[in-house]
Amino acid sequence: MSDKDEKDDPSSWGSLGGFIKAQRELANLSMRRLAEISKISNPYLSQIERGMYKPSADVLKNIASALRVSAETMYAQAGLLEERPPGEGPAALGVEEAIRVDERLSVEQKDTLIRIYRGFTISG
Amino acid sequence: MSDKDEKDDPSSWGSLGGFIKAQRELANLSMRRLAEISKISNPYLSQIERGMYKPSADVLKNIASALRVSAETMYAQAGLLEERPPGEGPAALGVEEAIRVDERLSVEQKDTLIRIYRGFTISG
DNA sequence: AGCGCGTGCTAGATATACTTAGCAGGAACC
DNA sequence: GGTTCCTGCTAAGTATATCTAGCACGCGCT
Repeated sequence: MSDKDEKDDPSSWGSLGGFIKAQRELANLSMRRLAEISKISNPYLSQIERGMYKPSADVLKNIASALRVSAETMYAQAGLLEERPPGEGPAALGVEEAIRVDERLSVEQKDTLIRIYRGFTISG
Repeated sequence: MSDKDEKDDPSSWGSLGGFIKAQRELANLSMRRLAEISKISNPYLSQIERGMYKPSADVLKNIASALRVSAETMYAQAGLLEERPPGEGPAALGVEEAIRVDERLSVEQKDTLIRIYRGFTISG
């Protein structure tokens, strides 16, 4: 094996491959076995672990499931989840997003609520 | 046209497109504008909204960011997050809860917002 | 009538994710 | 000395995500 490739790293996908490999070895799974469980081909898994490709979220989800790792952890490792700055935060985004996403509200109602919310938060 | 294209969407990709479209219109953004912000082409955004393609997590993340929606919400809509910890994940964060938790709002303001919200949702 | 500019959509080409077939090496058998 | 099996990896092809160029419509303007 003597695996020492540490140059192919377009962004942070390399660390994702390393993470998957580590988890796979931790679970004592061969590439073929993990690939089978993850419903992908073993050569492809090989490429992923070496950081040569950025797998789609679909594949990522399957691998995560096969490794019994949460999909969120996987996406975080893949750099697909925005950072959560501790302390300061997505609180501002929280209310607005919750309103936007609520399917029981009409567009006008969402608009109204967000406008009021912004009025509140601007002043204090 | 007026073609009710209700082909089989194996996962809920169709609903993802609808979600994106709804959020885009809510934000008063044209396809070209959102595509530009999301760093994708406008025809591709068109296809995505019509549920013809399953965008990669990368693209999903960019769109989410452009729509000021959390990546988690986006992935949940795309059916890519299966883990739903008891107590409901961030995707299902209710409006009322988000309001209550917001530290920038006074008690009265929270009360006002929640009252309005409840008024809206009673009828709908 | 045009024009210019906006919208969303279609068609064909390109990039890249992903697969099937097969290679080289090592360990446990006969 | 062979065979089977394993392991991971490479090469070349297929599928699909994504882009560039352009179409058709609507709307305000002169």
